[in-house]
Order: sequence, then structure tokens, then C-alpha cells
Amino acid sequence: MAAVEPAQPYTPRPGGLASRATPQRYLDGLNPEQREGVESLDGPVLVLAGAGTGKTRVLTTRIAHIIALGRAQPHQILAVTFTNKAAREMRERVVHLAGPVAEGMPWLGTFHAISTKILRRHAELVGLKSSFTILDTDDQIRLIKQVLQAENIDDKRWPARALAFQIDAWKNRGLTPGQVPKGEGEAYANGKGIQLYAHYQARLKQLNAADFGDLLVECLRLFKENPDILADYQRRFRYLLVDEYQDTNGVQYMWLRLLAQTKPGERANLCCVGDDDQSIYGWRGADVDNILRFEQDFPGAKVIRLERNYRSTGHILATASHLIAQNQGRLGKTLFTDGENGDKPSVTGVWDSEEEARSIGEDIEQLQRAKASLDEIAILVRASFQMREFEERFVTLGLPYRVIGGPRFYERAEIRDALAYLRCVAQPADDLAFERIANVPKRGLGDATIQILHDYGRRAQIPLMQSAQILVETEELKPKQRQTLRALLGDFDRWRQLAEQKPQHELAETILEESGYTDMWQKDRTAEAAGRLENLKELVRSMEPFPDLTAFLEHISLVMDSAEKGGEARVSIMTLHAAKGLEFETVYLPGWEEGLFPHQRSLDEQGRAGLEEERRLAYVGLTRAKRRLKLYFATNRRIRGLWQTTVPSRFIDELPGDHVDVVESSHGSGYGGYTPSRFSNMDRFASPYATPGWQRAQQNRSTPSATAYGPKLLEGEVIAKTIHASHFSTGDRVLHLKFGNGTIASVDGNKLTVDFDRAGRKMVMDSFVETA
DNA sequence: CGGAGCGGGATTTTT
DNA sequence: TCCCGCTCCG
Repeated sequence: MAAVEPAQPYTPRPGGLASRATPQRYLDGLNPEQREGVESLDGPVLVLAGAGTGKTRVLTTRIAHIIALGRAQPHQILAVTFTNKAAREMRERVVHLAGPVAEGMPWLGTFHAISTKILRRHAELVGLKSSFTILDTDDQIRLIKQVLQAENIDDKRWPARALAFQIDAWKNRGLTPGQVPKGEGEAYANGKGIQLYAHYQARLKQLNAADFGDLLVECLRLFKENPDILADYQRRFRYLLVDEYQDTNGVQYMWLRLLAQTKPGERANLCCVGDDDQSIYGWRGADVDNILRFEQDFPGAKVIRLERNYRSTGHILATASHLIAQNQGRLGKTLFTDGENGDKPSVTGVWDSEEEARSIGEDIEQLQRAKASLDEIAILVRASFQMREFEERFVTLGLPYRVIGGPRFYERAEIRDALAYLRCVAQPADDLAFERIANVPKRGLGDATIQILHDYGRRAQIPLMQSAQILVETEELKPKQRQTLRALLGDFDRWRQLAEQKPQHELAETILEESGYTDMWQKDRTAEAAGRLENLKELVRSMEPFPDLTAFLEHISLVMDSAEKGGEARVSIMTLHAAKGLEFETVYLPGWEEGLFPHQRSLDEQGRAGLEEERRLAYVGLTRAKRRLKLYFATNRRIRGLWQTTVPSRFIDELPGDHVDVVESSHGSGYGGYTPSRFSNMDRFASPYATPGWQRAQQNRSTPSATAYGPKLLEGEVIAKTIHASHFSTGDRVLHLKFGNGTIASVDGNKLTVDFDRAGRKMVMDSFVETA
């Protein structure tokens, strides 16, 4: 068991930043609040940083400041982030401010990376060996399937995914099987949930493995069960900093609390930075309450609000602020800017998603002609299926784009396969890895064979490859399988020896070659094959800088993102979630329709909390824009192959009228969905105006006389323009572009109910049909 | 063992 | 509508 080295007293180094002539240049240019966030070093501090207010700057400058003042050495600072990307950026920026001393900050990283580091030092205390493997979601699911099988549970009725989700949720709350409240196991497999969780944990220990949740849960357990070790870390970390505090979940919160615990009378130097309004990860366990509760949790905490926005123009900011003000569960901030008001954000109604894509495409082409950089343009969608339409359109237009977020590098099958080979070499007991590649490429080692290995391995309590080693010497397997398996084991032996001689990247190349893996893709005639081979090359290249294979695998299990390619300027297409933390000159927000945004499922499953999270997501979207912001909603959207008539999002009603322009569709669809929304559909779709948000919005209106954006103004417009007698009458045969031929069932103003021959009864605008 | 054919499900995503 | 995973059959 590795002991924690005692914290060393710090003496500023002669050449260090602290002794320079102008030691605090890095403070220049901070506004008073930012500066307070940097300089309030003692005791707990919560920096509530609105979107675009310089949050990262405060965090990084604060670290530089601690180092420069000699308050702590870099290795006595704990700085936690959620993503590797954030950790990397933070490190770069600190190095930039404080110089190379900061390069060595060993405790700057993600919750998971730091926990892993701690866990490896004391693994025995939680029943693991320090070489434990980290399982990703895929491995996790496969392991759970095995557990279900062992317990004779029908994984049709009780999908492994559901249990994985449940176990994750428990782990997010820091609950071990023994701590889960009895009632909560009921929901799964007739009350076997907790038992299955325990079984799964036992299997993990057998495999010397931890899933992502374990990294934190086990670290927490380590701290709780070993006060001396915890005390060592508490002493070591003189300053604690947490980025995106609003995203912390239960375990992370407890983990932090333990590390920030102090002797009575002392206060932890804990600085949490976050924005409750940008908490959008509740669905994966993040608990906004953590940030809302900060002052109670850490009495005497200083709360600093960063409200000066450096990103967006006035109208954009006002729009975002007005929307988010309708959330109840928030600490409340008022963003302001000294910048100009700029153009008002626009809301455009379009007929369907196709027109939406066409319209945005044309808009972008116009910007392009005006010499705007495509890198500064983003389309942010609620759900990834929305992306396809834009991709198709942009391909047609020849408009360069990039999809951000899609399947990440490490999630690609070829990368996971290659890694599985390497894991088998480095960790002969890694059963999940072995299972993955035993028959990839196809070599005739199918499920039946693996099952035999499994059965034997379970009885003998040994890993698969060891079982294989034994079974190839017996008659258990058919000759052909035995031969193949023996050859494969021989390959692995050879590769293990090779690992002693060759650098890991050359080893990887050899393995991919000799195993026939590269060959498999070379023979593949499908479109993706070339890309996959390219990815494999990229993987091999990326291994070079590591000292050895183990170091590479450790890195990859936690930091599996690939370097982003720069190159040609492109429009970015991504989800709203992926956009957090980014900014663009121009932002398009398509799909603002009830059901899609706010997403129906969010409302169904989370109720008001779900709605508020969706609204925060909307807020994140709005605040990504620096100068141009364009919202869209379509009247019709194809969801799962079915055309659905949709209503504009209630969030559109919640925007401030004085700061938003309503634009007609540029494609002659007239007033888009406004009419259905305001009139015909009001009853059918239990109106958004009944929502608390809407009612609050009504009350919030500062100047009652001013024509508020929302139904009033819109009705006015719409009434003036569209209420006219339709020239169609009941019984007419009409032709509709999307739905084909049909007979009018009823006429109500300018909207028609039509029984289409193929599409059934639909409500459509008269302007979209013609006499058949 | 491996390909074809069928049924169910289909937000958001990091580690 | 489309995609994935499982089952069934050769």
C-alpha cells in the first residue's frame, strides 16, 4: 500500500513568478468581481459565473495567483473538471499564466482521472489490484448481460441497459449495494435489482475491474473506511478548485466534501465555479441542488457573481435573460453588457424541417458571400436526428460542415477492437477484451466455443485465456476450434514477448497485421472501410508518445478523445449539450417546437424539473451567440417516419417581444406555424399558456402597456394577415405537396381539415393545397 | 458458425 | 423511417 507523502512546506523559488518585478501582471484586465474571485483565497468561495463572463479566466488566474504568492506548490492544488478537454485547456492556460511550474500539476484533472490515481495507490483497500482495468459502457453492458444470464433472468423482459442505467444511477448517488434503500431495487426484475447490483460488483472484483462509476464510489469508500488516508489527502490539498460545479452529482459532491473537510474552526480553501442556469446534465445524475446549497454546505462561504458578459450583444443577452428568468429553481443573476445592442434575434416559422434546412443553408451562403468565417457559425439542435437534414442540405450546397459530438474516436468499433487486442496482451486476465476479439476477424471461434471456455473458467475460477490454455490440451473442443484457439494463444504469447522489445506503437502495428485485423478491413468493400483503416493508423500514431503500452492503455481508458482536426473553415453542427462552453458569431437554433424542445420525454419523466432543465438548455443555446442568433420552428416534422403537425415551443412565447424579431419564412410558407399554434391547435395541445412559465412570464412583464411578444402581438399580426375566408369548401378535392390527394372534411377560416387518401386526416393551411 | 430476416425501439453524453 | 440486435435457418 502506497503511503501518501507528507505535504512539503513551500519556498518560492528564486526565479519563480513570485519574485518577478511585476509579479501580478496576470491580474491586469480583470474586472472587480473577477479579481475578487481570484484573490479571495481563504475559505470557501462560490463563483457564480453567468454565460460568457470569464469563468475559466478566473479559475486559471486563481491557480496562477496561488502559485505566484507561494501559498502552495502546484502539487498541493487540487483542480477538478468534468471533461478531459476542460482539464487540458485549464492546464494550458495556467501554464500560460504561471509558467512551466504549472505543467507539473499532478492533481489537475477530471474527477475520474484523479480518483483513479488515488485508487491505484490504495487499490488493495477496496478489493482491487492496483493494475485494475477500467471498463467502458460497452464492457459494462456485456458484463451485466452475463450476470443476468447467471441469475436466469430473461434479458428480453429486463434489458441489460436498464439495469446498467439503474446501477449507474445508484453509483451517481454514491450508493453501494448495501446502501441502496430497500424499496428501490423493486423496480427491476421483480425486486432483484439490488441483488443483481451486488452480483455485478462481485464480478467486477473478480475481473479486477472498475466501471466509471466505481472510480468515484470506490474512492469515496476508500476515504470513508480509511480516515488516515483521507487525512493525508486533506492535508496535501491546500487549495481545491472545481469547475462546472453545477454538474456535480452525488458521489462527486461527497467526494469533494470529504476532501474539503477541515478541523473545527478551520475553513477549507475550496473554490467552486459554476452557473446554475447552465445545469443541463440532470439526466445523468448531476444535481443542481449542490450548487444551490453551497452556502449552507460551507457556512461563511463568499459568493461572487460574475454578471458582466463579454460575449453577446445586448438583444441576445436580454433574450436569454428573459427566458431563464422563468425558471424557479435558480440563484438568480442579471447579466449585462457594455457592448452594443446589435441585431435582434429572429424567430422564423417554416413549413417543415426541409424548409428549415434550406432556409438556414441560404442564410449561411449569404453570410459566406459577406465574407463571414464558417468556423464562426453553428447550428445547435436538440436531438441528433435533426442533424441529418442539415447534412444532406449542405452536401447539396457544397457547404463545408463538421458534425461535432457524433460517435467519438474511441467508440468506433475498429478502435475498440484494436484496443481489445492490446488489452489482452497487457492484461491476460481481461476477459471482456478477449471475448470481444476472439472471433474478430472471423476465425471460427463462435459463441459455442467461448461458452465452453466460460463454463470451464467459472468452475476453475480462472480467466478465459487461461481456460483456453488448458482446454486446447484436451478433447473438449472440436479439432478445428482447438487448432485455431491454440494458434491464437500462441500469437498472444509471441506478442507479449514482442512487447518487451518493441515500442508499443510498433507492437500495435504488428498485432493488427498478424491477427488479420487490418486485412479484414482491407477486404471490406463497404464505404466506411477506408475510414476505419485510417482511424487505425491514427490510433497507432497516437500511441507513440507514451512510455509503454500500460501507460497508453491507462490514458486511453480515461481520455479517449481524439485530436480535433483543424483545416478548412466549416459550419459546426452539434447538439445543444455539446455546445456548452463554446461560442460563435452566428448561431442557428432550429426545431423550437413543443415535444422536440422542450423534449416530450423530459417533461414526461421529470415534470417541472425536466421543463426547467430544458429551459436551461435553451438558455445555453441562446447564450452561445455573439452577434447573430436565429431561431426556427417548423409546422411539420417527420418523427420516426411519421409526419407530425407541431406547435411552436413554449420557449418562443417566453422570449421578450422588445428584443426579438419575428420573421416570415423566406419560402412563401407565410406565417409558418403561428396560426395553428394560436388558434386551431390551442385546444388540441393543452396550451402552453397554462404553464407556470407562461403565467410567470405574463406577470413579469415590466411594462404592461408595451405590446408584449407572445400571443397578443402574434395574434394581432396573424389576424391581420391570415384571417380571411378560405376559398375552399367542404367536400373539395385538393392536392397537397406532402400528403397527396384528399377530400376536405371541414373548413375553419384558412385552415382545413382534410382526409387524405393515404396520409389520413390532417389539419393543413389552405395555402399549402391546391384544387386537385 | 455465419448470413438473412424480423421486431422493437428510437433525447441529451462524460468518464 | 431507420437501425440495431436477436433468432432462425442453411
